[in-house]
Amino acid sequence: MPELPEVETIVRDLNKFLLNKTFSDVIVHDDLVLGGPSDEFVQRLKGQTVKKIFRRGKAVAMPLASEEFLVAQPMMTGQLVFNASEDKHTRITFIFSDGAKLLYNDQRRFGRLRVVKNLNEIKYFNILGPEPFSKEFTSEYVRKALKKTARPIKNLLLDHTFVAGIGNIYACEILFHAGVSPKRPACRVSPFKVDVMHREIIRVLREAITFRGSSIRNYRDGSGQKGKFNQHLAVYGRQGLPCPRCQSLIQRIVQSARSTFYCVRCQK
DNA sequence: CCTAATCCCTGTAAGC
DNA sequence: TGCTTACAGGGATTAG
Repeated sequence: MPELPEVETIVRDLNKFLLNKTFSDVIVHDDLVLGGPSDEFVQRLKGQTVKKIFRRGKAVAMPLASEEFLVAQPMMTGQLVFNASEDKHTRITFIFSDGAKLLYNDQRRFGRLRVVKNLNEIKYFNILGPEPFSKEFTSEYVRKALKKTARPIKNLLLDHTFVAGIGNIYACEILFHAGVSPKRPACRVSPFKVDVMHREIIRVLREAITFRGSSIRNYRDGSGQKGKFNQHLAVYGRQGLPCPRCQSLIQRIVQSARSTFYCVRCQK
């Protein structure tokens, strides 16, 4: 469930906790989240120092002194928590030379951790579209991308080759604040609404980051705390409740096997 | 090529 | 009460 704002929050937390710490041991409780041999994973980390932590899309990358990268994709239920107690969902325990610990918890085990020489060894990094906060992500880029397809605009927002980091929660929220129906074919979004959407993508994600993300179910930040953006969600998870703008009831529909929440009256 | 559907997983909640 | 079923939805893969 972590989307861009949640992963960004985790990354900012870890930059406070992990910088220049050295892995002294790595305990693999469940090698499914590695997708490869655990011996090699552990050996490539032991003795390595964390130089930095950054985010790309919904992935966390940690450059190491060896010039390799530890990459984590938390996917649905992955958590990277610092100095917490292990539980039955702890899949990896990272122990640092100063005694600090980092846990990778993942209830559903969809997440993946890898050590790579280059980020382009991971397919996700190669196909990912621009970051919403980057200078490449312009209104013109959005206009050209939308013009190319008749797919529902909601599906395009979820397409990480179009823009990195947006998931189901923020796709719904962005469309509400832009006043655009999730069902509208992308090529039929007016030039005016393209500008509004471009602006709202950036604004909604930034606002969610200031509230440290949304905790619908499993999301926790780097300290194991919940996000506080939930109470600011206008439509996500609110079917049958009144629209904050017009009071008519929020609808839930299914698009590409995912729930979409929207206000039929405010979103055209 | 493009897009939608399916799969991978587990825990919670709703329904009978 | 206890069992079954639906649902959560990121991203790779498969199907159409």
